[in-house]
Amino acid sequence: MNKKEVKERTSKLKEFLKDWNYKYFVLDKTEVSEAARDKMKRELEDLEQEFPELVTPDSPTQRVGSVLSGKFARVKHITRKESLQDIFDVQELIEWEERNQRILPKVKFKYLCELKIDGLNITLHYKDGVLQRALTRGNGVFGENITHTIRTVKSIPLSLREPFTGEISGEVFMSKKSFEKLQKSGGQDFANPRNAAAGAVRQLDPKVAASRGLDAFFYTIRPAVETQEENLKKMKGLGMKVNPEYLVMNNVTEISKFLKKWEKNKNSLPYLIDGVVIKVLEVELQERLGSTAKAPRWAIAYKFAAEQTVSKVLDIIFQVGRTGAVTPVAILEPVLLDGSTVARATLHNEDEIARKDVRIGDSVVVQKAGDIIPEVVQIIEKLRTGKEKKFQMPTHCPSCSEKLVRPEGEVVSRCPNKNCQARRKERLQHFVSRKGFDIDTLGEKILDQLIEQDFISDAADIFFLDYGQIKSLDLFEEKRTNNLLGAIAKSRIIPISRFLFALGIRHLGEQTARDFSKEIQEKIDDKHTVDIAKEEKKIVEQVSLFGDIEEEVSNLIQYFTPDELSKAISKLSKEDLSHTEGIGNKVGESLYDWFSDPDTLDLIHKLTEGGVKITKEKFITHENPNFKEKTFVITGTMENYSREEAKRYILQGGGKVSGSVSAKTDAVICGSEPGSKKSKAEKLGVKILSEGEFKKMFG
DNA sequence: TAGCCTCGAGTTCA
DNA sequence: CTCGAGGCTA
Repeated sequence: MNKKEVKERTSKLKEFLKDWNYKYFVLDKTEVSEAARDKMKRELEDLEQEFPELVTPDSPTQRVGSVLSGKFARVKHITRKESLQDIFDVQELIEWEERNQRILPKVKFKYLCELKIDGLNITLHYKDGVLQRALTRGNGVFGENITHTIRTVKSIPLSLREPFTGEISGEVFMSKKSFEKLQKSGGQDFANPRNAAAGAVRQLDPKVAASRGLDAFFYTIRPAVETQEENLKKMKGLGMKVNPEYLVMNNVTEISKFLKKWEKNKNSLPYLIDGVVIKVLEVELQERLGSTAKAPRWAIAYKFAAEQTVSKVLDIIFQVGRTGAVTPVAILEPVLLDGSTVARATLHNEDEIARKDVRIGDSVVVQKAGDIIPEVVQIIEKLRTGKEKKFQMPTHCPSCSEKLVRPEGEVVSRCPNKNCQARRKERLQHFVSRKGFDIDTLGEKILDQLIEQDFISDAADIFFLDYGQIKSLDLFEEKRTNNLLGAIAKSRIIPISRFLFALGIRHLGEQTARDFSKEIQEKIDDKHTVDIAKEEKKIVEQVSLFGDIEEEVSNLIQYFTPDELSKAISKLSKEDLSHTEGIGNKVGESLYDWFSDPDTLDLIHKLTEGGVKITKEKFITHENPNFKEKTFVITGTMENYSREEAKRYILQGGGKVSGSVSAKTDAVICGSEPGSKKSKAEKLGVKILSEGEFKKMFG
């Protein structure tokens, strides 16, 4: 950046931060998360440090705490309420500890770690054990008098167990439960419990606050006693609520373990936390360390990796999917987000981009939907420079240049060219994927090479690959070649539903493929037999030069060929096809078209030649009355089963597994760290099963 | 035909 | 996880 750009950027950042502060503190609204704001603030601080001449007195970096809304009486704090310095990683923690050691070299420090509750900082004044008033932090010197609403918080004693006189500070918050209840009851829409709590506390009418189920934890008492631990115990003795998860630490290693533990487990708490506060344990040492102009030296706030952050759109590219769907994807300036580096995010489709008005060069708020998938939440208009480029949806396929079509009423543009390179590759990937032919060790990179070398051009070619061809690939030696050949050989015997799914027929997904398989397999004679034991022996012989061959046990299975399957399907009319459960006009037509296309019939024939053997499936193998004809939804992580395993057990027992919760769902099986599905189930009154309860259902 | 419910398809990173 | 669209039912 040149000087002019830096100047422009700092002024944009200032403007953004001021606007953010106003919305947050005055309007109780957060459009952009606090963590994202922090990132912007840091950037501004860094720029200001580098170019001190750009610091203006009204810069948001020059202000401590927040503005006052003016709705309530301003009251001066007895002691100044400083805000803590934020840190974001262990490195900064180490630096902090080193600084403490530098200032007081002879001291052996001990620390106390507390959870940083995501709520609203308040200070209470007690006189002879009686609550006099409650103040917000305000700007640190003056706070707002909110005694009338704070008195309604049940866990805040109006009179203490001892005649204490002094100040007690802590955090007012709304538990996750109360927040859910509030949302369910409708009314005003709050983005998160923090905002809802802030809104409640700053009501003029105390009844509203009383109805919101607020709670509070306290962590500071003045006058203080000898250590922070004693302070907490003293407050407890007075009848104040103190968060029980605090621990005394001897060194940075211990502290960082504590941080990691809570970063991982924060969701298991019934209230929100956004970090951990680390304090020097002994009050005497706290005083000796003192404060800088901005914050105390003896305490810092470690903030968890943001779930929302700010990044920049470097480019918008277009991907072509298996069905020809063209999807815009934002290429982002890599940012650390919730534990991983994010560099791209889907923009779904044209309409979506238009709605959010995302342009190349824009600063955007990014978050993870469902803990994994990055998503652009919104753009930050305040940071626009005017140089951003509007994106253009391509009119032609980025891979094969065919003209794209977007049927009326639909949102996606598609490349109609069946032979499009990009589509071909996606189709192959789908074919070999786990839910399809499940060919082990055959991933994207190898497929790329096979296509590149012209060894394969369609799925059936995979079954004609020979040792020499595979061995000639990059990085392939004997071992890898044998593994891949073995995986291909094994995959030749495949259950009907996975075979149909692998073909990639439009609208025929996993579930519908199963439904259809149930019907169609009745109409086919599985007259051929193959001895699996012998087949396996052949694979071993083919693959391994030394493989010891086990004693022969014959294991006959029956099968039919792709040709026979396609013949059976071709006999049916569109109407016949549409009669199957779960298959209507659209899917019926799609199936009909697929099986009357000469090109695909060629493929089917090639698969037969390639030795593909289809087996019938028994869909319910272990009938279980607990599962039969019931619909389940699985969420979270279980200790003893993967989601796929659990699903298989339910299907085999005669049940169904669906992806979303509705009133028709019989039960939601809930592992640790469940997603939004659990709350939805609670809302709808659907039964929730723990892993243990699920296990019991097997009998 | 409307309104649910369910399914398919696309997406990211370690 | 989300979105959109297909299927089913009242």
